[in-house]
Amino acid sequence: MLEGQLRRNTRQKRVILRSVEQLGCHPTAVQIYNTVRKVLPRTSLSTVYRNLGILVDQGKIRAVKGAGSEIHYDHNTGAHNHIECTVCGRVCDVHMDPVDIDTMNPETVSNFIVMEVRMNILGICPECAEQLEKEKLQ
Amino acid sequence: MLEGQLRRNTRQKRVILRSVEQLGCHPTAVQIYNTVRKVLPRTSLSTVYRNLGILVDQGKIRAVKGAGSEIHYDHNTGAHNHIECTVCGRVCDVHMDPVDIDTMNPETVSNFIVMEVRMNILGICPECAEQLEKEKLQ
DNA sequence: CCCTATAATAGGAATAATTCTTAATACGAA
DNA sequence: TTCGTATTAAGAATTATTCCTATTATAGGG
Repeated sequence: MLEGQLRRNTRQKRVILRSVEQLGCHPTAVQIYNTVRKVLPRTSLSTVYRNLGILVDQGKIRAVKGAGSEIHYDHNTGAHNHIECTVCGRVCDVHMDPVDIDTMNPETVSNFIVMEVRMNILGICPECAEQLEKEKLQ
Repeated sequence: MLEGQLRRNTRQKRVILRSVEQLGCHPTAVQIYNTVRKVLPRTSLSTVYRNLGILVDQGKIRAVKGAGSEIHYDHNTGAHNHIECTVCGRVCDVHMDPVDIDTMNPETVSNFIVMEVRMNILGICPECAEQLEKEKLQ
């Protein structure tokens, strides 16, 4: 007897989750789409978005917003923060001591009930820094 | 003799800056647009966006990205962070000790050159918390 | 104060990322 | 295998923002 929202384990969903895991460096929906299509060429972008949404809801992956307008997806669901390259847009992990929510002064946070603290760090990745250095020498 | 990029001080630009200052609570482009149109009804949304971009470039206001897809604008250009209500989307200020970039371990930040640390806090604002409490009692 | 060059504007089209719609497909319980 | 329905493909729709172009109006110089 089927009841409620049955979650089918489709090929598309499996390949999408595997792509997020394998791409590693916080891919965007389009990057995941391109990877998935190497295995399942008829997969549509809507399907990728829908399944990414489901996987986020299920807590299997995390959605990460950076400075740009695209959403990045992260297979590491543990508590950690991100650093984004302002040149190439790449997103990498940062492992810092988490901010202790309970010790935050209510006045400091405009009397909000704090749920989550996200640290978004902007910087230049080693590859882009090297490239910029090369260009400067010319 | 006019040379280079002359920055004209137009009525639209003045009213847009004033609106950002007066609205206070980190308005979006559309909220600013609605306010500006009360004074200058023929102002277009493009003009609002263009001037907000110029004002950001000039360092007169700051662009703030939250969890939603809209950009918020902040007349307070000093170093501070933001807390966003997950219910109504409102953005408020948070004044915490800034993270000291220079003491960050290169390994911690994947060897990036760190430019800026942005703390984005998610929570529930006092008004929405009160509203939710009321609904729970019913 | 008026002229004139040109920066800035209004209005709407274009773009980019994401979400929605609908008929067709295929998963999986029996 | 069969069948009910969750999921898909394809493309339209939506949302926020940026771009385009003819027109307007600011500000420096006469």
